[in-house]
Amino acid sequence: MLKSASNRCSNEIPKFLFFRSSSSSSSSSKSKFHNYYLRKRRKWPHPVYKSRWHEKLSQQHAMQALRHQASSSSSINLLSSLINSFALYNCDPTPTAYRFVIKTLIKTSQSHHIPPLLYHLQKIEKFETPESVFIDIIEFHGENNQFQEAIDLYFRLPNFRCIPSVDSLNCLLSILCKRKEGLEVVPQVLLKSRLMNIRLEESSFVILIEALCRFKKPKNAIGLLHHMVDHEIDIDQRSFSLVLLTLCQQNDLKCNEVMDLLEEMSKLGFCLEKTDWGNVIRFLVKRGNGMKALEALRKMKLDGFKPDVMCYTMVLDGVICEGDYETADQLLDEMLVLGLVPDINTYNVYINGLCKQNKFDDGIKMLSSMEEIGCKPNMITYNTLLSAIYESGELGKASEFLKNVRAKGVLLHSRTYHIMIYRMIVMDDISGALDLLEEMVQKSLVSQPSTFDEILCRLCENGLVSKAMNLATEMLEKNVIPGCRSWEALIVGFHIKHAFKELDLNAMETISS
DNA sequence: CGCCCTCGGT
Repeated sequence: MLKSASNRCSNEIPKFLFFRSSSSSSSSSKSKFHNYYLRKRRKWPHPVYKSRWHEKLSQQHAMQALRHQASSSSSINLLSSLINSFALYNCDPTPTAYRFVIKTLIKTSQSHHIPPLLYHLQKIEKFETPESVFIDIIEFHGENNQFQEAIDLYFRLPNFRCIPSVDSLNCLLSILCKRKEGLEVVPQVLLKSRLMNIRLEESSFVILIEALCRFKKPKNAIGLLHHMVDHEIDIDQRSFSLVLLTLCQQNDLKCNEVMDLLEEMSKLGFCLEKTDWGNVIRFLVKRGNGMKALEALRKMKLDGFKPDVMCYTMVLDGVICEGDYETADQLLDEMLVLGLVPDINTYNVYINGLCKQNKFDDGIKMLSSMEEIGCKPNMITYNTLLSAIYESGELGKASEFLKNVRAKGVLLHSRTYHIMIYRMIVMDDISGALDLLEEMVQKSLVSQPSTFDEILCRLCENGLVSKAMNLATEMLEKNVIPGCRSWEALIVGFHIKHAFKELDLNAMETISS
């Protein structure tokens, strides 16, 4: 080791010594050494190195001058500044300079100066323009909803010696996807892009799928998913979930249609996540398909997910709406076995089930047990019980219940008043209803328009149109706006009055003649 | 991270 190392040293040192000794011998040999040294160490010949370095420095100076001019005055012509600055330092303008000017023009609302700049960039300059320069302008057009301008510029990119990539395509797509009219031209843009050999990537599909979902077109989004599978493009789980959620939010789709599409999606390789199951269950329950929701809950468990309290509450609601109270009890038991703690929503749903079975006493008993376990009943709990008891016709029980609730010091809700007032109207007790309305206003509760509409419509139906009108005026002063049913009732009421008057006049004329 | 769940018919 030591020997070889010293050998290597001995190979190098003599050379070094040789240069030393020759350099000290004469001036001519000194210059020879110098040239030799340069040839050996320099990568490039001196003049090229020097000019590149020099040009870069000049361009930096020009850029500095341009920046200075741009910041000193807002009214100057930035294109002339750009050209002059670089001419002054005897170098070519850089893409960076163009990008700077474009950004400045956009920022200072001088976009009308962009076209001449682009003309110059296209006709005079020779460099390959970076895509980022155009992305700035396309984004600017997008902010101003100038879709056609954005599209035109995008397809002109090759004129600027710029090969468009998926970046500018995605930028254009994001812009077009902002509005429906933009979305409509997307297919044409995609077709033309394909001719230009720009391939859509997963990121492009994400933009399109999000847009289709935003505009409530989940079926079209599913079409895109199919296309992605056919072209072996990866699909992000979030895209799947978004499409499913949008599908579930559709009101015009039938239950079976959604389930079929879900089936189709699972064939495409979509596995439901926990939140997806929740969305499916919510959808099924809202459509009155509680038993299917129960089935979904079962599948969710088979997939290894532990449904949360919310899932159970939704399914509980679903089966109760279908009248399967036995299953409802089983579900509640199952929840407790799994260690889930029912919340106020769960209890409200369950009490609603008891009410549907006319088990009001059981429901009322639950109120105190709820208090005991620290889950205080809320207005929904009371409203559910109250309207159910009224509905059953057990008016004595209803009054007693109401008395107890009031005795607890529970502040009644505007919905509770609505339930009571509606009952008064059904029993044709208008003065009772008016008293309750008065009480409500005194407690500064804002009545729902529908509460007020009930009273007003009944007054009109009973021919008390002027009384209805006075009440409407009184309520308007208290900032309670009648709903459209009230206006309709008033108009109809006045019209009948007018008809009567005309009838009277005609009768008088007939009699007099 | 928090949000999605419960009273709504007249």
